[in-house]
Amino acid sequence: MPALEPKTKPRWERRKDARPQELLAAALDLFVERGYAAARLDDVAARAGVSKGTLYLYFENKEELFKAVVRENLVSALAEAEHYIERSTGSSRELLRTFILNWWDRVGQTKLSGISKLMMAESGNFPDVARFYHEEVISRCNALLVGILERGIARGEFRAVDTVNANLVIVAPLVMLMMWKHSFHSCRLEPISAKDYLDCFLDLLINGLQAKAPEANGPQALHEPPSNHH
Amino acid sequence: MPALEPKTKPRWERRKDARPQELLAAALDLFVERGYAAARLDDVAARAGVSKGTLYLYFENKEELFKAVVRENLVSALAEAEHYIERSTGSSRELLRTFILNWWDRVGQTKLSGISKLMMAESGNFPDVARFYHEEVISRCNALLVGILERGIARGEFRAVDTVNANLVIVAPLVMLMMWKHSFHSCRLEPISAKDYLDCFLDLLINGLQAKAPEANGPQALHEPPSNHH
DNA sequence: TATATTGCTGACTCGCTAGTTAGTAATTTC
DNA sequence: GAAATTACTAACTAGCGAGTCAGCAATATA
Repeated sequence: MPALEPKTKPRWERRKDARPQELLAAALDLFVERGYAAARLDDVAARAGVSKGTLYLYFENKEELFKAVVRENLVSALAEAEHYIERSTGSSRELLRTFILNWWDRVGQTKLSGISKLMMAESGNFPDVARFYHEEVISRCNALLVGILERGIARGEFRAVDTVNANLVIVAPLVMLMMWKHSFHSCRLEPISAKDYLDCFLDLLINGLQAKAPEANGPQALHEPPSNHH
Repeated sequence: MPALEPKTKPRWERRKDARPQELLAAALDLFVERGYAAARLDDVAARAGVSKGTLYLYFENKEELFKAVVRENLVSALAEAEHYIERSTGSSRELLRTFILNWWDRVGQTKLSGISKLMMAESGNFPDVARFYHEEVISRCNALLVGILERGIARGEFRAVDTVNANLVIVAPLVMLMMWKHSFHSCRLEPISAKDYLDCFLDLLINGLQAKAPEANGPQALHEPPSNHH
């Protein structure tokens, strides 16, 4: 159909300012879809509407491109969470709950979950990327959660669990929920309902952490039922 | 020092019977070390002490080799577990605990954990392998755990949780423990203590599942199950 | 319009690995 | 021992993807 378009469209345009963001968006897509090793830079460039050569004008190599994607998306979100938690004042129970649900909204539910999955999957084959991600994301995220647990224990709201391991045990179902979204799609008949899964998890977790009422022997006087969800 | 060995050693030997096992062992090692895509068949052959051509005499291709590794190791272990659980008689609490600890001894602690990690990581890029693994391992494993939970609820030992999601929530920390063993080794200063982690997990879990009233009258009488909302 | 500048292209190199095969040497058979 | 069999090897093909670069065409400047 497009027989000839005399002046309308040049074969390509110069758009120096817009390219980096467009390339980062395309890179995020492809890293999430295929993983780090299997994502082809030709495809990233194509999805951003440029050639591979152009990609190399804006990013040194694959690794730097990936790091830029992580910084642009995860590191910034984490910084916000740190800020929020620092100035929270409510009960630790509620803080834990909103932290987890917020995390789900901002990361778990989005494409970004694919980055977490990717790093769990491929960190072994790319130690430099792994170190970067561990420093910039994982350790900061752990510090956040351990902080919440310590806060709850100090205030007598939570049992005195081993915070470091509890942190890991708590993070695990969240990370797994992200991973399942990106694994075995073709196999699972009906995808996991994140809402039900998180309800179930929070129910078990709050129950498990609950400070024992100073009971004589009586059956845990009143257990506040988990009905205060939504 | 081995100047010449006149008759002692032929350059290679015919060992038709031993090859398959040796190749499977080598393949397990390399799949675990590098992942599915990154494991090179040249290396598998070399570790088994043969050339790549020989590998292809015994296994059709990379995919079949991998399936054979899974069958040889995971599927057989799973069948045993099914057998054991079927004829168990003790409390569901103890059954759950021994199932988890046994799983750790037989799989989590061993190289086999690397296979689970690998599948979580790469199922998206190899749908055929994913389907195989899901059918032969994952769904059977899930059925096992859901069975234990249902047993516990039916006997009034556990709260009436949503078994399907609880299954996922419970499996998650176990799968993650396996994955951490194979991710970010170079980053983590001191590796996770599996014992402490599992203690912490089982503590939280048993607490979280615990039926509230010490069998007053009916198990469901006190606690409205939070399950039937969608 | 003419000239200079530079964002962009696309075809290239280079290295890597699944899978193939012609031939060789260890073993078996006679 | 010699001939027949076959487990095994080594060198090959084919194809893919990261990274490079000489040249071109879109814009800026005059």
